[in-house]
Amino acid sequence: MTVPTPALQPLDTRRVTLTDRTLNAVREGIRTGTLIPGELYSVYRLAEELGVSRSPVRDALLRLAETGIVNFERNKGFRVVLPGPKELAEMIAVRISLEVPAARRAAHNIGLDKENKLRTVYEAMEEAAKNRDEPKFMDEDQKLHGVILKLAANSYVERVIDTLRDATRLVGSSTIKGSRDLNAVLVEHRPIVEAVLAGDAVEAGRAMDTHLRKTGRVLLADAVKRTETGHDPNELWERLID
Amino acid sequence: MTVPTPALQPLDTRRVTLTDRTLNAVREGIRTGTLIPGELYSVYRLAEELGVSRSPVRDALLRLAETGIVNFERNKGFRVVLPGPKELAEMIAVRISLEVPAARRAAHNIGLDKENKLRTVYEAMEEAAKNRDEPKFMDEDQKLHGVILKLAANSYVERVIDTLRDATRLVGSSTIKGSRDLNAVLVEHRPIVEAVLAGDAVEAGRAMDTHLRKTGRVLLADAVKRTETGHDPNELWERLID
DNA sequence: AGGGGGTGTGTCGCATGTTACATGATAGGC
DNA sequence: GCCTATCATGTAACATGCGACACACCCCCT
Repeated sequence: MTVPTPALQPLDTRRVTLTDRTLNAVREGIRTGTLIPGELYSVYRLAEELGVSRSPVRDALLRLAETGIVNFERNKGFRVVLPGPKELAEMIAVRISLEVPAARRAAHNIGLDKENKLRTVYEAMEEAAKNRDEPKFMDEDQKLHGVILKLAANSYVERVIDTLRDATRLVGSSTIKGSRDLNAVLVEHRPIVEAVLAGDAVEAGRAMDTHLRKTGRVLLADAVKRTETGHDPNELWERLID
Repeated sequence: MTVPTPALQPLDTRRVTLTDRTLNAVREGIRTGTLIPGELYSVYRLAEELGVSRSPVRDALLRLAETGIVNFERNKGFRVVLPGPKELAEMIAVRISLEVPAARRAAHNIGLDKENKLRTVYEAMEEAAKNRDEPKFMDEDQKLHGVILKLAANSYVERVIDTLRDATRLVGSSTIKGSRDLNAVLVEHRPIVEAVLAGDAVEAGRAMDTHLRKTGRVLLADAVKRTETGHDPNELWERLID
């Protein structure tokens, strides 16, 4: 002992690495349209533009390749692959499969939610809807789903859903606007929150299910329209989702 | 044109990279016990042992770290983290959530199974059980689940389950022996196969559900006993799975 | 005798050099 | 005028160099 114990932070031993920052930069680039899907890029040039060496850039891109967001082609470069309607439908199916049981578990474990985080977030959503603050609304929406997953206490589920979110953020960002009213989305969340808070597992699952299906339908229809592939959204839905 | 077209193979352009081979080597090392979980290793030494440079080793380990199988500690090394009872329970929960709907989809899409792969694999399982050939049996078991996932036609689900398998293979490899008869496991699969082949979605889901729950229970109980943590398997099950 | 600081070793993270390959342009034979 | 071989260019995959940092050990000072 030397001194009264300074009670400092564990001092994030995790100095943010260049790889992580590159990862975010690439995500941002995709989101803002700087990186065009389908186009061929090279680690060399990207590293140069970001002002770092090739190693962290390569590491970051390999991580994205792991989840299918980018695609490496040996001796040629890499491409950003954004999910088409089929991929989107698959992701929706996964979300339904995982988040509905998660909602049930959340209702079951509601006692763990010490500080009523769920209600807090929902109220923030209400507030954002009232102010027509769409970015904020989207953000709180994500957060709400995140809180429910946390309550379900399954880190693998959290991880999978996180990566899916990563892949869909680009697709879904501009979808709500125009096609659905913020309030419509809001009221869908209410029964979920109520059921979870009441500890009613069955109802929580049911509410989550209807919510995901509704938004899924909209997302899918929108994606099909946008990409102009010959896909029929109903047929896709029928084939991949119950 | 020069010659009658020799009709050669497309010659897999995908030269197996050192990273991939390292990946397999590490998996193998974990499986065979050469790499001890919890122990501290270094990329340097591992690269030297494998006779390659640090880059592909690092790439491979980063990929494993992505899925949580190994854990990097800055300036110290990396550890192999094998899943404990809690993690195992989480994985079982994910498998139930994803594979039960997948079985339903598979029954729905059974028309796509042109060559009766499902029946072929099941018969191979029967054969292996008859011969008491456990490794073969395990292998065909995996394959059977794989075929069902393929029929469900959702690549994301396939990917997630694949990584889970990767993480659980070590845990589950020695479990069956002694605790369950091969035939007992076999007969659990029969109703699944029958239902899928008959196109009975509801029954396929039900059968898959009971199968996964039964084996999950056994796996979990075994893991708890083996690790000697104070966990209660029933409590874990109750908390993470329905 | 005990504690504190210096030092040596080992590690990751990042930078940079090297190699083999894919592709498009170009020159040369028929 | 076509077809082919050669070459120039650009790339990922792999090898290696380097600095900062964590930790263990040991010596020295109190």
